[in-house]
Amino acid sequence: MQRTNFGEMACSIARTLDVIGEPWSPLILRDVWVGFNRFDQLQADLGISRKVLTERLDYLVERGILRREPYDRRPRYEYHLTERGIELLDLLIVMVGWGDKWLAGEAGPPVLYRHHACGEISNADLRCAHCGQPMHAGDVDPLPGPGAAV
Amino acid sequence: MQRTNFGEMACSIARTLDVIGEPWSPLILRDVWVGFNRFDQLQADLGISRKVLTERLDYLVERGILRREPYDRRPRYEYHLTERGIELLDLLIVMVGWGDKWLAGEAGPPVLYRHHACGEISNADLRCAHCGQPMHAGDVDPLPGPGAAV
DNA sequence: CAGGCAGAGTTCCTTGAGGGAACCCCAAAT
DNA sequence: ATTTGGGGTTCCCTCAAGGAACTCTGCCTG
Repeated sequence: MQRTNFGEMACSIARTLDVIGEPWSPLILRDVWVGFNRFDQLQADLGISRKVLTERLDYLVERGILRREPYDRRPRYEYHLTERGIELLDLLIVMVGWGDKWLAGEAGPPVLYRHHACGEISNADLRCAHCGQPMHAGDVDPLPGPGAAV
Repeated sequence: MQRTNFGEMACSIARTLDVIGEPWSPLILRDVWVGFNRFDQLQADLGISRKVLTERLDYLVERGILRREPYDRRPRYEYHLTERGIELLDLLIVMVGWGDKWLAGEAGPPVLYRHHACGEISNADLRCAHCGQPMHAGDVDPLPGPGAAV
């Protein structure tokens, strides 16, 4: 497909897409998160082609999102989230929130999340890490940062 | 490429990917957000093929993320975010946060965000919409929802 | 009125990524 | 010695992304 390389762009959105923007990658993360850690489990659950799954896993390991760990004396491996990978799950949580709100339709959300701290079924909201007030696109002004393009 | 259809899956992540998971779509949203509203502006800024840009814009309009508005008596159009689209920007904000943290390198983030409420340069954090405490992947238990697959 | 121009696509060709099925390799278990 | 099963490879086919050229429409200028 001769895809444009997003990783080179001076944009954190493009760079993040370079890591998990390919088809299937976020779903692979989701599956690893909920406990599908082995190749055949992932392949069966996702219905992804084995070839593409191999490519994606290798790439995610290379980018430090997943760790590949042997779990047997035979050459058997499990994939686990690294710290980077765990922090990427925030992205999935926000996707869930949006999908639940706008795409779930009559049937309602397929999965609900109970928050440990309060015990309630809830969704995530974006708050300013500094003051704790809501922080959405309309609540911020973008300005050039140190790594801005010349 | 004969891509698998994510929209049919009983998963809000997959459904959201069906809407903005294709290459370029998040970057188009970003550009429309920051004020590139016209075809040629988008094409020039992104360096995307005109053909693909046409397809993406049509698709995003069809899915209710963008609105197409004439701005002239001639057939000239601008693309603007709908409410759905604006709420999708949360996703971009989280991508920015992750990319800034893990991919910006020595140079630092290319763009910074000043939060209106407190005036500080900050990042977004995920909080429980119910109790306001942090809500990351490790802070929740998933359970089947009403729209769960059979 | 002819010609030019600019925005917004459309057409066409080439390349290469995703899908799918079959095949392979290795180490245990029988 | 053969089977089994996890974890990939290989091969072929289709279709999507890139890229450049082309089109269409209505204003603008001479």
